[in-house]
Amino acid sequence: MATAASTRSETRALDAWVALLRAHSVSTGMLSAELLAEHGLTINDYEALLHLSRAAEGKLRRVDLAGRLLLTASGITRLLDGLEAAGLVGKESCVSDRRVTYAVLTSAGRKRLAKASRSHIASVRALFEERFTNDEVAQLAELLSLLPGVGDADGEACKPS
Amino acid sequence: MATAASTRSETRALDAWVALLRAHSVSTGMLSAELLAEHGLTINDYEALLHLSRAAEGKLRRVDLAGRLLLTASGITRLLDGLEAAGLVGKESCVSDRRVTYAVLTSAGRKRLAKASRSHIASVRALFEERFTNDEVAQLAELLSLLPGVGDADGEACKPS
DNA sequence: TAAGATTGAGATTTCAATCTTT
DNA sequence: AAAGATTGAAATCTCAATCTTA
Repeated sequence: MATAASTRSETRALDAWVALLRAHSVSTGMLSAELLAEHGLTINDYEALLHLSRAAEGKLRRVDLAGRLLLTASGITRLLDGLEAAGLVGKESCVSDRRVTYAVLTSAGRKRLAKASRSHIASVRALFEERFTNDEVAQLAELLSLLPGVGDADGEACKPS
Repeated sequence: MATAASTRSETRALDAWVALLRAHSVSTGMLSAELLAEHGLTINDYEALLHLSRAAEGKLRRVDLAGRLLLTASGITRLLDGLEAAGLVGKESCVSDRRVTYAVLTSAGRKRLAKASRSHIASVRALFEERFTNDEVAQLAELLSLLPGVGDADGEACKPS
């Protein structure tokens, strides 16, 4: 039979795991419902626009965007299909390597992101600040970031012709 | 313009949110790939079997199981369809209220859960214990549990005829 | 009317296969 | 070969509609 100590430490890890699953499910449920109802964007739509808006010239290689959103190559194609159809993102090809395609934020995309950000950022802050002190939020972020993340190694930028 | 203080506290909440999204995505990716490859179960399959195994007589009303797994009524129907086809779960109806159906763990289901648990629990522990001290795991679990959870109010048990 | 369960249709995402370019 | 991008097929889940029972 397991000792009391090993049983306790086993349940601790399991408790953390279950808490992570539940917290993610309920939080994304709330935030994505709002984002979708008020701005017609999924969380991944929003995150894609956000990453593009922070990149130089508002553009990113599709494969690098996939890495940042934790999507596969085909996942990013399908996500961008929707954003392109909505006129929020455009396509651009690379002269120095014709395999790569860029996703480029359009001005409509930048406007939509700005508008959605006002309410979305407020909701994220509310979600955390209603329940945690500033120190606790920082602590939670730091602990979570120790879990397996993903390296953000972007490929080389496209050389001008 | 925002003050430095409000900007800092804004990014803290956002950092925590992004860390939660990434940690969940990568952790579930790893653990579900293993569970699926070695035991043919998704995370929700596993959690369903686990909840049933802990319930009295190994059975639970379908609607209560849905609540625990954070699935909709139709989601639980589809999940159980698969587990029933695999012979891991059976159906049982309630004599005192013929609207309700129970999901019942079969002995094959109990065996499969036991087998999967050996490696799955070890993986969950490894995931957390390789990166955190015992205190940190406990702290993470406690912080996460402050985020919006969900009440576990099960309905009444079925009266015998 | 409302609760529990199911079904059809649609959204999002992955995997495997394929095409082009390096 | 290997990398980037796309497509067809399949898995998982939600919403809206429906059926039965309370």
